[in-house]
Amino acid sequence: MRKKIKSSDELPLNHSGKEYNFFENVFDVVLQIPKGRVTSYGAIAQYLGTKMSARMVGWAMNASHQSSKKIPAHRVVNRNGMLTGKHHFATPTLMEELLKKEGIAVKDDTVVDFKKIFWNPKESLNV
DNA sequence: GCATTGACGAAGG
DNA sequence: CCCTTCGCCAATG
Repeated sequence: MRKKIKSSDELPLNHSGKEYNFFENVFDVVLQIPKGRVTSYGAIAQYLGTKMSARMVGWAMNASHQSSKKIPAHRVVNRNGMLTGKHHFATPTLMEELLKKEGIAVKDDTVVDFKKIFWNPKESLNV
């Protein structure tokens, strides 16, 4: 079940007064990524129904740093399997190290066998 | 309140 | 096949 995040506490509230289902869902999905698997921003966006809003997923990851929850953002890469978000971690190498620690091979800032270990939220969550 | 910027992605040249 | 443009939506200046 998706625990509702207190917008005023975890995330800033939209000026339009709109609910942050998007961010909530993003966190929820990312938290469910199995260890040793990765997914992409676009896949998450697709699961949320707005495939064109992949950028917002990345933005949510950025917001995940401020969130109390520990979001395994290192398991989220771009569609290419590239660690584009590594620069947003504490250290540029942290993301890669975390992935390697989980058994994910990383070469040249890209997840090896990305397609194999790719985790599709749409399938796993049985939409 | 408008303009610019993103941890993206697909499409067009 | 590489580079550019556009779309998406929220945050920031």
